[in-house]
Amino acid sequence: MLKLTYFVISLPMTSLQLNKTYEPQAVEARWGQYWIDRGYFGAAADSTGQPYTIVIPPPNVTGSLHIGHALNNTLQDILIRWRRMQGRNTLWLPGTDHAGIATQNVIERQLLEEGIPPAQLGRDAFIERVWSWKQQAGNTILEQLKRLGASCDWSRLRFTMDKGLSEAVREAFVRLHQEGLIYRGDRLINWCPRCLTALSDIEVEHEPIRGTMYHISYPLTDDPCTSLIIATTRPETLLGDTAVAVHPEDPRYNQHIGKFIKLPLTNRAIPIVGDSILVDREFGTGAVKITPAHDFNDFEAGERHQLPRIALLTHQALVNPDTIRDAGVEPGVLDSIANLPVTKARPIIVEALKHQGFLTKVEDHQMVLGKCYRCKTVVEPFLSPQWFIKIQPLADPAIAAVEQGHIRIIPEEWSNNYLGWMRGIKDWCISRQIWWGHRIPAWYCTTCYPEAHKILEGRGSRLIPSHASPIVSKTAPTTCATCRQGQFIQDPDVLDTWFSSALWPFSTLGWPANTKDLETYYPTSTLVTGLDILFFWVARMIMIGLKFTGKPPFRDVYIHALVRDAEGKKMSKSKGNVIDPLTKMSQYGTDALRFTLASMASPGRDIKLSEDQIEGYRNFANKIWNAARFILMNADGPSEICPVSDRPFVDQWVLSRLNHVTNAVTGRLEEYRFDQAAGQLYQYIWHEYCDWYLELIKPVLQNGDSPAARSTRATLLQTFEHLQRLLHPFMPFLTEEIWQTIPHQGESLVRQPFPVATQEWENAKAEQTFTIIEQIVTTVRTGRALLDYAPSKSLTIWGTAKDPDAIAQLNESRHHIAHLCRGTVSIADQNDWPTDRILHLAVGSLMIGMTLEGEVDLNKALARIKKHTQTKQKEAARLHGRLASPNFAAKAAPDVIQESKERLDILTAELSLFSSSEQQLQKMAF
RNA sequence: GGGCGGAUAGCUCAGUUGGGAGAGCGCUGCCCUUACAAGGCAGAGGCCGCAGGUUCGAGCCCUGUUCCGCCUACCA
Repeated sequence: MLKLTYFVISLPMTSLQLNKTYEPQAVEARWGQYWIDRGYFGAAADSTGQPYTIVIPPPNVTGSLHIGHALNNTLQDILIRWRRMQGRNTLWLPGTDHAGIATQNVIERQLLEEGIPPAQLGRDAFIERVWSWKQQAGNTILEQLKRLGASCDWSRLRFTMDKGLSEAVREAFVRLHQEGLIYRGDRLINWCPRCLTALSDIEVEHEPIRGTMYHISYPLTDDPCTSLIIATTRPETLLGDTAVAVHPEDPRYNQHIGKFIKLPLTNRAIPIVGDSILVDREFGTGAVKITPAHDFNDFEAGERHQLPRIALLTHQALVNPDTIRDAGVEPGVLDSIANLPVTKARPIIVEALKHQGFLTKVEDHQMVLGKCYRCKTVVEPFLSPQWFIKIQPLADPAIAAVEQGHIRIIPEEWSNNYLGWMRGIKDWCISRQIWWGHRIPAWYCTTCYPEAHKILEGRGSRLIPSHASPIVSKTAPTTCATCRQGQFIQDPDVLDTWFSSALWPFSTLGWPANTKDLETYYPTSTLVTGLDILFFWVARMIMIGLKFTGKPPFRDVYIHALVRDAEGKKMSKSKGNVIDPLTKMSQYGTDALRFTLASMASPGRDIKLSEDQIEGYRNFANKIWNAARFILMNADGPSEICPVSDRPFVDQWVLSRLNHVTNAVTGRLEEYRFDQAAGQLYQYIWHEYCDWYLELIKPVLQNGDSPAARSTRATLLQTFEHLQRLLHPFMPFLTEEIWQTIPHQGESLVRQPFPVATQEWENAKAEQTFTIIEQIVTTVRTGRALLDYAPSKSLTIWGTAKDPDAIAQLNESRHHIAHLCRGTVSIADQNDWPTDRILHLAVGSLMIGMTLEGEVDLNKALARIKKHTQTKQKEAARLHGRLASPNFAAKAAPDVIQESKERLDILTAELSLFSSSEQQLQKMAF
C-alpha cells in the first residue's frame, strides 16, 4: 500500500507585503534589531550542540568600517549563521582593539589641532582624553558591523584594555618573565624619531629608493700610504665606526687583519678585523666599516668582536655633540654638525671628507629605506634598553602545530609563508615608548636605582639603565626586597598592541580563570583573517596560545584575499581609492554587498572590487524578491504535499536539482569556497529556478485546483522556503523578510535548520527529460530569432526520434514545450511532416521541424545555418581524426573513446539535418 | 637578493584529477509574454602572455622567458 500524506498549507495572516521593487533599507532596518532584541545570537556554554567558535579580529576601537572589514566580517557571519542553522552551539565573540600607536597618533593630531602639545597635557590627562574619545567614537564600528548583519553575541563585547583583558595581559607578562622568556636589554631596535618609540621588525615598511654610495679611503696607521677603501651609503656614521672588517680569506686584505687604521675626521685608530659573516667579498670594495650603534649587522659584528658602541644620534635623530666629542671627532667637524638632523649632517660630512681627500668615489645606488608603518618617517636603528620576548622556545611548538596539522591554514599555500617566517623569527621587541596601552608591570626601586628619579614621566624608559632589575608583578610592590624601602616608579613603557591581541582567543573567554566558557568554546574553530596580519597576529596567537593553554587557539585559519581597487592597489585613504562599504550598502543593499564579497572570495587571489558587480548582485536580490512576489500571488489556492514520485515531472526535476544545489552549497562551505557556494546559489536560483521552473509551472498553476496544480503549489512553497534557508547565511536580511512573508513555521529564519539533501528527491530521469525540453525550446527560440519570426506569432513544432524512449519523453513534455515555444507540438513520423515551409532543426538524437506562417527573412537564416554548419563540421573533423588515430584507440580511456564516438554520431545527425534545412530554406526562398 | 601569485572575451574574473574554451558586466538584435525593463529571449566577441618540452591529446603538467603584483630581506 502506498502511503500518501496529504496536508494543506494555509497562508498565514501577515501584515507584511512585498512592494514591486526590492527596497533594502526598510528590510534591513526591520530585521537587524529584531534579531538582536530576541537574543538569537546569544551563546550559552551549557547549550547542546557541538561548539563552533569564532573570535572576531578586533578592529581598532576608534576605526570605521572599511571594505576589508566588510569582507572579513561577511565571511565570518556566513560561517556562523550556517553553523548556527546546523544546530551547532555557536559563539561569535565580538570586540575591539585599543590599537596603541594608531590611536595615540589620532589623539595627538587632535591635540595639535587644538594647539596643545601632548607633553604639556601630561600622561594621565592624555590617557583620560583617549578614554573619552573611545567613549565617543568606540561604538561607530560596532554599529556598522551590526548594519552589516554580523550575528555576534553582542552581550559579550570585549575590549583589549578592559579589566579582564588587562588582567590577562599582566598575568601573561609576569609568567613569561618568571620563566625567563621576557627580558630587558640594550639592543639595537627600530626607532621612529617622530613617534619617539621603538617598533617591532614588522612595523617597519621597506621602500626602495635611489641612494648614493660613497667610497671612502681609510689609511693604515703604520703605513699611511696604504688605505682600505670602504663603501657606505651613510658616510656620517663613520664617526661612530669602531672597526673595519674584511673577509679572513680575502688575499687582497687579510694580511692587514690585526692592524689599525686612522679613522678620517677623528683622532681615533680602529682595528681591522676578519669577519666572514659580515663581509661579502664580491660586494662593494670587500672592506666594511663597522658601526655597532647604527646598523643591525654591525651590532652583531660588534658583539662578535667585543667592539665598543658609539651612538652618534639622539632619540630625535639629531647629531649628539656630547657623544661625538667623546668619540674624538675633530673640533671643526663637530661644531659644524652638532645638533643637526642626520640628513643635514650627511652632506657636511661628505664635504669634509672630500676636502681632506678621503672621498674617492661617489655613485648612484639602489637601496631600501625602512619607514615607520604609521607615520612613514625614516626609521633609525637606535640603541636603547627595551623589553623583549625570547621567541625561539615559543616558535618551535608553533611550527610543529602547523607542520603536524593541528592547525590548518587555508589556503594551504600560506603554510610555507608562515613556516618560513617562523623559522627565521627573531626576538620580539614588546616595549613601546608611548602612553596609550598596557603599561608594563615592572617597578624600579628609587633607592636602589636613583636614576629612576630622572625618568621623564611617559617617555623616559631609555634613561633607565638596562642593568636595573625591576620588580615584575601583577600589582605594584610595596617593599623592595633589597633595600626594604617602599618607593617605586613604574616602567613608563607600554606593551606592543599585538601582545594583548595574542591573548585574544582565550583572554576573551575568561582566562586566566578556568571558566565554563573557556572549557566549551576554546580552542576556537575558525579564524578568519587577511594575509596582512598573518605574522603580526596569527603567528603570535599560535605561539602564545600554545604557551598558556597548551592547545592551539584555533583549528582552521582561513586567510582571505585583500580587497584592492580596480588597478590592484591597496585601498587607502591617502590614495583616495577607497570603496566605502557603508555607501554601497545604502546604495545597493547590505545583502548585495555581502553576496558580492562572498562571490569574489576566491582563494589566493586579491579581490579587485568594482561597483558594477555590486549592482549585478543587487539585481539578483531584486530577482529573488520578485520571485517571492510571484509565488505569493500564486500560493493563494489549495495545495497538497504528496510523495515525490506522485508529483508532476517539473516538480520532480526542480527538487532533484535543489537537492544537488543543497549538497553543493554545503560542500563548498565546508571547504571555505564561499565563491563557489555563492555561484551555485546564483546559477540555480536565477537560471534554473526562475528562468525555467517558474516559467514551466505558470500554465499548471492557472489550472485551478487540479491535482497537478495542488502539488505544484505545494512544491513551489516548499522549494522556495528551502531556498531561503539555503541562502540565508549569504543574504540574511532579504531571506528573513521573504521567509516571514511566505508560509513558515517558527519565529525567525536565523534559528531554522540549514537544509540537508534528501535522497528521495534525487531523480535522474526527470533531469534527463528536462534537458530535452531545454534543448528543444532553446533550439526553436534560436530558429525564431534567426528567421526574425516574432515571438507572438504561432508555429508548429514537429518532432520524432528513432529511440522509442526518446519519443515517450517527447510526448511527456509536449505541453511544456508548446507553452514555452508558444506553438503546438506534433509528434509524427518524419514522412508525415509537411514538406513546405518547414525548417529542420537538430536536438541531440531528436529530429525537430518547425513550420511557420507568413513571411520570414530567409537570407539571414541561410547565412546563420551555413555558419553553424561550418563550426560543426570542424568539430566533427577533429573528432574523426582523433578516433582514426591508432594511438588514441590504444591509449585513451575507454569511456573517453565511447564519449567521442557518441558525440560524433550526434554531430553527424545534426549536420545531415542542417543540410536538409538548408535545402528547405533554399526551396522556400525561390 | 630570496619566495609566492597572476597573465583566459572590451572590463572583472571562474575553469576541481590533462579529453567538447565559461560566467557576470558591457556590446548587438528582438520583446513591456499579467514576478521582475534592476526584466525576458537570442547573438557577436577568445593563436588561454611568449618559446620549447612531456603526451595519442595541454588553458591545465615540466623547462625557459617577458611583463605585472605581493610578501620577505642585513648586501655595506
